[in-house]
Amino acid sequence: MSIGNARSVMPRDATSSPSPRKAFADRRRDPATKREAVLKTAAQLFLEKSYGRTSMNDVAERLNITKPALYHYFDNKEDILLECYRLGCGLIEETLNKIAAHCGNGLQKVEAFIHSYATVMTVNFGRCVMRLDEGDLTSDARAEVRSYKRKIDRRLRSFIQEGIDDGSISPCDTKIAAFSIAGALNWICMWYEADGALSPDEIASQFARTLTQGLTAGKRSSKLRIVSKRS
Amino acid sequence: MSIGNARSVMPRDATSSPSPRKAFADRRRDPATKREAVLKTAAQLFLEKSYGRTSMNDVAERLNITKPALYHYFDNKEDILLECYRLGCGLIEETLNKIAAHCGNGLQKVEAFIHSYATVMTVNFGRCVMRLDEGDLTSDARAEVRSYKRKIDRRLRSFIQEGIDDGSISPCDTKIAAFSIAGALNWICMWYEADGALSPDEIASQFARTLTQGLTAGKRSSKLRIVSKRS
DNA sequence: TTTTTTACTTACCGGTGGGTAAGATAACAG
DNA sequence: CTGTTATCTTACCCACCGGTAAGTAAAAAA
Repeated sequence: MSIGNARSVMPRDATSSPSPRKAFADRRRDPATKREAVLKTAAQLFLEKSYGRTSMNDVAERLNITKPALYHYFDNKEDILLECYRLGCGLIEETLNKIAAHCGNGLQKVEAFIHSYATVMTVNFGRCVMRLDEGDLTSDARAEVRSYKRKIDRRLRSFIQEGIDDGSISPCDTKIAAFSIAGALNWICMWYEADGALSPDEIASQFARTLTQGLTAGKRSSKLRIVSKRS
Repeated sequence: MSIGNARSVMPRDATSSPSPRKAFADRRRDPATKREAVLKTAAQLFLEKSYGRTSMNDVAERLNITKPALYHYFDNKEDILLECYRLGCGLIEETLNKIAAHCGNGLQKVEAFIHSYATVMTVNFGRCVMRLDEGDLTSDARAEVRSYKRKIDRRLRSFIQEGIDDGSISPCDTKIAAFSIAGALNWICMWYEADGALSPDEIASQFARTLTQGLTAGKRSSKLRIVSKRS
C-alpha cells in the first residue's frame, strides 16, 4: 500500500520492529508493533538500571513519547514487567520441550539443557526472568512466575535423575546438583554483556563442558594416570 | 522506664548483641552495639525486601525507634548499605587468606574455596555482597565494591590455574570455569533460607563435590589418587 | 543539685514517581 | 468536508521517602 517515500524503511519482519525507537514515528501504525517496542525498550532499561530505578518517564523518553502514552499499551508498570517475565519464560519452555523430544540419555539431555539455557540467558527477555526481582511483582503475578520457575527446576532434576538411572551420570543429590547447575547458568545474566569478549555460543559450550565434566583431572582424555587407591 | 533489674539481660559478648531488637531498650548503652544492631536489622531487611523497597522507617520500626534516630549512627541510607558490603567482603577475604595459606594443590584449594565461599553465602552479610544491587551505590562506593569482587575472582582463577599447572585440574578456560563456579556459589544467596531443609554445611559439601567432579559417570568417585605426569 | 552532653522525638520539607483527567491532533469512515 | 475514533500531550494529584530542624528528656559530669 503506497509506500510513499520516507516510510520505505520497511519491516523485514512483521513481528520484529527494526528499531523500537522508530516504532512511534508514525502516528497510526499497528498497535502490536508499538506495544512490542515498549516492551523491548522497557526490558532493556530494566536490565540496565533495574526495574525500580527505571521510571515510566525513562521508558517513554527513550521512545520519544510521553509517559501517559504508555498507558495506551499497558495498564500499569507492573504489567510491563510481568509481560517481560512471560516472554522470557516462553523462551525457556520452548528449549525445554525441544530437549525432552531430542532423544538421548540423561547426561546428553543435561548437556543440551545447559547449552540452550545458557544461550537464553544472553537474550534480553531471558535475562529478565532470572535477573529482575520477583519482589517487584504483586503476589498473584509472583506466584505465576514462581510456578514457571519451579517447572524449569523440575525438568532439570528429572533430566539428572534420568541420567543417574541410565548410568550416564554418577549418583548424587539431584536437588543440589540442579541448584548448582542452574545457579551457574542463572548467574550468566548478571555478567553477560552483548558487546563483551565472550560470545553466547562460547559461553554455552564451555559451560556445558565445565559443568558436566567438572574440573578434576584424570579422565581418559587427559594426560594423567589415575591410580585407584582403594580397590 | 527505669526498670532497674530488667537491664540484666547482659551481653554475653561485647561485640555481638543478643537481639538487635533489644539493643535500643536502654537509653544509654554503648553506641557501637547500637550501630551494629542497626546494621544487622538493615541487612536482614535488605535481604527480605531488597534495598530499594526497604525504607529508613522500616529499619527504625523494627528497632522500635524512629527514623531520625538512625542518623545518629549512619550518615545516610547508602552508608548503611556500603557497610554491609564491607563486612561481607571482609568475611570472604578472610576465607581466601586461610585457603592461600592452607597448603595443597590447586584442586584442593578450589575445593576449599567452594566450601568456604558456599558457607559465607549462607551468612547475612555475605549474602548481601552478592545479592544486593550494586546499582544502588554511588559510583565511588560501587568502584570500591567492584574492586573487592575483582579480587575474589582473581584469586579463584589463580587457584584454578595453579591446579592446571600442577596437573590436578584438567586444562580449561580458567575465565569461564571461574564464572561457572562463582555463579553456582553466588546464586546460593538467592535461594538459601536459614530455616530451610538444607544446612549450610550440606550445601557446601555437596557443591564442592558437584563442581569439582562434574556429573559425568565413569571416574572413581572421591577415593582416588591422582598422579601428576609432569615434573 | 545544676549543667552539659548524648540520645531520641515530633513535625516538617522537597523531590520523585506512578497514575489520571481532560484536552488536542491526526487518521479514518462516511 | 464532517463527525468519530484512536493516539498522544499538557497539566496535575497524591503518596511516599530520604533527610533535616528544632525541641525534649534522660544520663553523665561537675
